Amino acid sequence: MALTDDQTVEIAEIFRLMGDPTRLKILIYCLHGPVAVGDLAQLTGASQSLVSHHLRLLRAARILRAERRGKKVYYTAADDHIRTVVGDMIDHVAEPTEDGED
Amino acid sequence: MALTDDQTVEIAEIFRLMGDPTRLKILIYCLHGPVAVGDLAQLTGASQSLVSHHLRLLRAARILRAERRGKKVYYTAADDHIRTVVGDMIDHVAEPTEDGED
DNA sequence: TTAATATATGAAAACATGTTCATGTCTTAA
DNA sequence: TTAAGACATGAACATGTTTTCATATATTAA
Repeated sequence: MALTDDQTVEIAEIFRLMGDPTRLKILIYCLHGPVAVGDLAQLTGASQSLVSHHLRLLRAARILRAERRGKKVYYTAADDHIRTVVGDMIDHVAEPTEDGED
Repeated sequence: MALTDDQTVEIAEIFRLMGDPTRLKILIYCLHGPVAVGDLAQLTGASQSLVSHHLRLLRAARILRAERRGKKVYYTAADDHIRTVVGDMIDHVAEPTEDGED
């Protein structure tokens, strides 16, 4: 498939952003539909400020997308690849371990 | 689907490890078959020492698997989920952007 | 055993990241 | 305009991570 160096760095950047527990929780809550910032703070147990900081990163990387409705801002997964990637990873972790190495 | 906190942290850990460019390069080279450490150093342009350090992390997280043959040690992707996850992500980056926001 | 090749590891330096706290901005309602 | 609700942002602290350098271990061949 041969990726360019820039593409590799871009992909690494996305993985890196998914690689923080707080951010990953936020992302997972946003996989199935728009969630407001305040609700994300409640759901994840993180402060509103922290959630906002993380949302900014996820938005900038086009992992999430923001949409304002009145006073609230709702975030959703940007596309289906993101959903698929997270889904696959959940499968990966769910498996008991592919071969017998323990 | 509802993940436990531990599972979320475990998944984040794997994403985090994929989130470094050097490590991601190593991983991608190992997706389609076993590659020796020295070759990985050459392919990625990283020092042998650095590659070894990264390999240790990838091995510990069961992302890669090691196999010794004589003096050399060969590394491969641990399972197909890993291959799929990286594949999806490559698709994600390859896309021109799903909607018109620019 | 000694030498050579291939890989792994520990410690330290250089750099990056997550989190909090205080404050700023945007939006709606009065 | 003012006030209140919802979200965003900057600066600073604390902590982690990547990388290098020097050195150690394992394997094979002589």
